[in-house]
Amino acid sequence: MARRSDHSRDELRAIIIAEGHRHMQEVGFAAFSARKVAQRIGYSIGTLYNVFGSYDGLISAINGRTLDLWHDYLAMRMASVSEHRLSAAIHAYFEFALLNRHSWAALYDFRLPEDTPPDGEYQDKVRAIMATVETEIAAALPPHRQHETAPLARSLLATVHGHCVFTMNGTFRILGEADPVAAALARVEQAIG
Amino acid sequence: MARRSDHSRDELRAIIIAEGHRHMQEVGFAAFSARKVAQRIGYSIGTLYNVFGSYDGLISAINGRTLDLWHDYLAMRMASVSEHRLSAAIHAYFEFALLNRHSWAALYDFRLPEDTPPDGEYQDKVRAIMATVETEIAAALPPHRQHETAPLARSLLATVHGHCVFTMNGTFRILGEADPVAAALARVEQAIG
DNA sequence: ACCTATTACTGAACACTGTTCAATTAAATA
DNA sequence: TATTTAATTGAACAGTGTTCAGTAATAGGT
Repeated sequence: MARRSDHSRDELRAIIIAEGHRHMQEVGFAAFSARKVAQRIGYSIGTLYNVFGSYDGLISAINGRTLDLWHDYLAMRMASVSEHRLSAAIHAYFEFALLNRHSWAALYDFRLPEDTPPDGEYQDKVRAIMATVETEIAAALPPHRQHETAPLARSLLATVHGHCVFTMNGTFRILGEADPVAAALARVEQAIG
Repeated sequence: MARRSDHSRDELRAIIIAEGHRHMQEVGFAAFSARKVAQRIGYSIGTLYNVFGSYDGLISAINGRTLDLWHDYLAMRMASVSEHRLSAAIHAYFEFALLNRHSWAALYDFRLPEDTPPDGEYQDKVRAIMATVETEIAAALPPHRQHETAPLARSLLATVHGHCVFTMNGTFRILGEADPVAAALARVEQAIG
């Protein structure tokens, strides 16, 4: 039995999220199990409920971790690029999804009850990724079009995301699309002008 | 107990798909239950497995039905429009998702095992929707760009889909996007020129 | 009309799931 | 040291997908 003082509340929270994230990445959302996560860290199932309140709370925390990692990955990739930054950003977007298939998919497989919006922390993480994209769009846009930045960045993120989704879920395989990244880049460059 | 001769094999298949589709639309993928479908049609759970072999087989059939309905909806909507056909097509795409939230979402929430591609019939249904879109893109493209039709139609379908996904899963709400359909239309018109 | 072979159908059994909560154990306080 | 407080447990519950021996109903042959 895990002792009360083995870990502080925050440590325990971090341990569960870390191991839960690993478990998600290994087995995917459909086969994910809170009990298995408890086993992996040597605590009982009840403890997970003490810390996260519910299954949804646990998954939200794990997905939040994925958003953090995604944001970090994008920032890291962009830090080492000077030319063709839009192309690099799109590649990084796809790369993260491919390198983290299951935890990336869990972001979209999981949905809170209809009337429950994600908590503020989660929303901030989504906006952090958006901000990274906005920076690139602003840098690519000529001065007289800077005012378009926010809406255009949202739309282009959705555009790239659509191509990424069709790549990951097999739709593009069915349709015979061989180079989805190039297609996404073409749409983005067309919009930037 | 349902009698052996109540329905032919094909009738039974159709009944299960119809009621399963209704159940999916009512409760969504996460709460979907094969047992409940069996109850709703007055057959036992075992019979569903006789007909569809597995849970995955049942869901695939239900999702196939959704693709058919989606295709029919697009065709129906496009049949009554002469001007602004691209705008109408995008609106129809979003409308179907909004009017059929749960069964539409199930199309993407459900995934076959990694190594199992969808059966040919399912793939044909996806291609049928693609063909509808291709027709519109071809009609909108000037003669000297007709050769781009197939890849461009794929990319624009992904573009519209991305905007639709962000609308349905709340991402656009977090990001403050008020008119996703207009954004998608802007991207499409930009690509058509 | 009866018997038999075939097949549609059932539902209990199994191993799992998320969730709850009384009981237990360890730490903190008096 | 005795008592209060809080963290941790895991059995219990209602549900899931899946299997398959058993049963009931039909079709075919005599």
